[in-house]
Amino acid sequence: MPAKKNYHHGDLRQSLINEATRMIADSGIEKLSMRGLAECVGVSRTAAYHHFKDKNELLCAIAEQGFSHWYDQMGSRLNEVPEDLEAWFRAFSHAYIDFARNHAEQYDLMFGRPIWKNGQPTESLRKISFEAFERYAEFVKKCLQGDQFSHGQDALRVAQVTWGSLHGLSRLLNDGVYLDKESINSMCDVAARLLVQNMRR
Amino acid sequence: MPAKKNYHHGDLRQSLINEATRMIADSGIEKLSMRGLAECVGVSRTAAYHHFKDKNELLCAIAEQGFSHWYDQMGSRLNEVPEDLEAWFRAFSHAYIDFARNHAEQYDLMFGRPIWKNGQPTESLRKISFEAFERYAEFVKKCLQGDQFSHGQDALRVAQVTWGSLHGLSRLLNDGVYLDKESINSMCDVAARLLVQNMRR
DNA sequence: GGTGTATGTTGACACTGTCAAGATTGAAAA
DNA sequence: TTTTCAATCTTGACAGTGTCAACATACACC
Repeated sequence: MPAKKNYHHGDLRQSLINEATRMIADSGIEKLSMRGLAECVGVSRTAAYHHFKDKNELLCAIAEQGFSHWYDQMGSRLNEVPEDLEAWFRAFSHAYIDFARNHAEQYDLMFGRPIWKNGQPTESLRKISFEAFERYAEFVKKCLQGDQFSHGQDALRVAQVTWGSLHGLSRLLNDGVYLDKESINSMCDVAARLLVQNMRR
Repeated sequence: MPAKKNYHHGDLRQSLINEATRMIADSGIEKLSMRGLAECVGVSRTAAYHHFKDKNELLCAIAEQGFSHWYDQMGSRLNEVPEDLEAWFRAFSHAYIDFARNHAEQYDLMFGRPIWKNGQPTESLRKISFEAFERYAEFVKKCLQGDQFSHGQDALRVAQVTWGSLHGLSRLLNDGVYLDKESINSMCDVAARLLVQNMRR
């Protein structure tokens, strides 16, 4: 049923998400207004409120799709069994930061204040976002497994710290603080060198 | 000259900064409005515009004071000559994250989108913020000095990556993503263990 | 004392998110 | 088929925002 012209839109919910994603990608999150979005989709100011309780809920939906996209792009790496862990992490870092930079606005939404601090993350967003981290944490655990020194919650902490590091670099890059994109390569090298070599202990 | 009652406020500029800092500390950055701030200070809606071109400029002033505060609290650590670098970094991590958490809103302002991505950081903010990083980078360089393996820009990269890591952990903590404050201690331990031991190479 | 400049005020404009009440539609019940 | 009903969309309204232009006040200096 391809988009009725008249009254009912047909698939407004998804159209809103798509258009909003497109809009924030080239104008930034804070430029996105419910009214502007509605106009772009060709619908009245408040139509969106029949599909999303809030602006917050719309943002959550966008973020949710972002996590799904993230997993499409990064998930396969978490199934590998790396021989050279440092090389693996170097590549992973690069891929992670590339994702964060290529979908900068969506990335900032996925992990940023507007949803997690101000608004309330949707239950489904909570779920999919934690799943992403859990998958990563499991990967780390698997890599540290059989290590005589690792004990208890150690793997979780390593996962938290390494993810946090990549997140921090991504944010500083995206926001244009301290880091310049020309040095991404060497920063990934250094990050892998620093972070990996003492994982196993 | 203690605060005239009538027309001229006397030291409105600083009063605005102070009150705004107080307001964001207990209501969050996005709740801060020029009008609300003006009312709290007891002045008309647009009075602030004679001291700050923009809301952005006001935010920059707050952030600037934040960097000054940061240096008061952290600067002395950058003058130490650590014997045990891992222990030093463990303590530094803790202090950094404590600062970020104790002044969460101001910290987010200092390094966040509103200023660095959307708005334009003031020249003086640029200066003071870069100075903070440069001091840290120099410290790292000093620590890596005489190290046979370190070469060229390596120290800068190490500084970027380690700062980025602390920033990432701080942001995830402040925004309530993945990390919980109960595990700050062990995360700092792990961060120090991972990041430090291979600095020297 | 008069004048100018810094600082304060009021009015106005366009924009925002969102609620309440009414209009339109397609599908299920009669 | 006709009626009814719930889902969907629209219009009107309200309080709130940042900021500009025009005006008022007050202090500092000739």
